[in-house]
Amino acid sequence: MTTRLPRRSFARSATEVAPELLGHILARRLPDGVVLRARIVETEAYDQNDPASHAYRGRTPRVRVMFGPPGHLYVYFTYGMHHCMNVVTGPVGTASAVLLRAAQPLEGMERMSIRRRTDRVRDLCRGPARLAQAFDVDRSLDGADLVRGSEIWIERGPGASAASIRRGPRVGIRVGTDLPWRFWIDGPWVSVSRPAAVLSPR
DNA sequence: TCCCCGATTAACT
DNA sequence: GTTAATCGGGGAG
Repeated sequence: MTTRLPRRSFARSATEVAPELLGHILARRLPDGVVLRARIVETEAYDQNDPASHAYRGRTPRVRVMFGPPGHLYVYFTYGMHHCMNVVTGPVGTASAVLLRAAQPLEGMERMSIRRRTDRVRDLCRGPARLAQAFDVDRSLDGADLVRGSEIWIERGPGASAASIRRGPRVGIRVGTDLPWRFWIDGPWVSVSRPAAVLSPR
């Protein structure tokens, strides 16, 4: 029997939620009923007052969901061709979210392979846009409720021991690179190999 | 309205 | 290592 992460799991700050999502299971029910599952192995936190956050300049139609209640999906479109998905965190009125960057495929790999146009399991969910494509996530799922919805949700998995969690600078941004807000579990499933994890500051 | 560029990926050399 | 692909968001004018 599987249980979903409850609303309160997402109600804290993005920097708290991001490492806590590692080791849990992203699940998706496709329109025809097929269920996809993958173990989350890489996340990034995007906070209010974070120059790298899409919501840094305030409330716009695109980032509306980020200001809403926690436990919903924020999906954005970028580079003219890619979608990426985030979990909204924190209380209503604050804009923070956790970007899901990579996962280890567990179930429904055949369907992921069709979407991704590759049979290489390692490439199915390794990267935020690859993950979104494998899970058939686009802007139509923006705002989906991960706690009560039937299209996409997060199940409690084995989690990750504190000792197995690495952290370091976020990927693909030009500001806020000093913040070690990328979290991952070492292995073949993460999107980018980085020289070394930096230790938590302070 | 114009214009630059992006929380990326794949296919190159 | 480099770069094209491709288009919506949002700041500037």
